[in-house]
Amino acid sequence: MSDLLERLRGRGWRLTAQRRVVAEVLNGDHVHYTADEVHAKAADRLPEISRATVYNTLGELVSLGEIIEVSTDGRAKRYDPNAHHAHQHLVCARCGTIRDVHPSGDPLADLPAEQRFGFEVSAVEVTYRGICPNCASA
Amino acid sequence: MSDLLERLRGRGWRLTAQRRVVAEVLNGDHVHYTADEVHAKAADRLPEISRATVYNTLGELVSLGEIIEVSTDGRAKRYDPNAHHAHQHLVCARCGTIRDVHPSGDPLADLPAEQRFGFEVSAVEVTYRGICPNCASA
DNA sequence: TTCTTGACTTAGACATTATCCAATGTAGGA
DNA sequence: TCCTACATTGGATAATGTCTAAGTCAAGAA
Repeated sequence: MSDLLERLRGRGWRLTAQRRVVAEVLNGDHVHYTADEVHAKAADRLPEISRATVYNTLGELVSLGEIIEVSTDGRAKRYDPNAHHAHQHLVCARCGTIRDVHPSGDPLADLPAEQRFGFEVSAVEVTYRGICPNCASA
Repeated sequence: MSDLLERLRGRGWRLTAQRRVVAEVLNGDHVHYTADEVHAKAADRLPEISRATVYNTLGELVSLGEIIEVSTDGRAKRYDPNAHHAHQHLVCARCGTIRDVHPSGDPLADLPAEQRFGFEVSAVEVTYRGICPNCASA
């Protein structure tokens, strides 16, 4: 994660305690927190951090391509730090749990030119939906 | 669209003026309105219709599988009446325009069993993102 | 036709998520 | 160390969606 902080400093980021804490919270695989969860976890370490700062920092990290914004349920957006490895999401329709998955094939290649209607297509998101083992057995 | 109203009546739906108007607003191809847009258009014909009723009716239509809920931007959900033909979405990252598209291949088949982590996978959504011709030339 | 009843609708309060803004604080270069 | 542009704060505000209590009405029954 200090990698990330170094990269950010290289891009002219001013390194503040708040930004450091937000970046630390997002460290790890299979992390998909909402902005509010990030704020709560950040506040454990830095109690006076404000929600606005968390939103600002998340927005900047998204712009810089360091994290990905995921809205799987039409409720709060979630933030996925695993931005440097192409992957898709598998979401439990009941409890909202998200798993990163790696389908075979390239979905972008599945959209033929005549189905692009003149768009410059640059990205594709695939969201699989189902019931997770936990919820299925409950 | 009277097809739809007949189907709904067959399912025990009480047919009210409000529900009729909402169903009419959603008639057509490539329609992707937000709940608020549906409410505004419905209110053109039936000025006293309330937002709660629009939300209720949209929710029921989704449960019945007559329309699909799409959240492409983390803001308002949009409602797609084209529920009986499998299709995916192509979204302009700048202006938010949505087009229905039909990729080749079956994305569900691209998720191997060992990538399903015990989930019962029942659906997949694919969202292509890019810049539409309009925004590209602006 | 008229009656009855439970499903439907309404207005507005409330909840959740996100953004804006003016005042204040501070990281990092000079 | 000092400056200053950039960052942070908290509170107001916006956008979207949900809930509730009271009134209304569609459609079957008589």
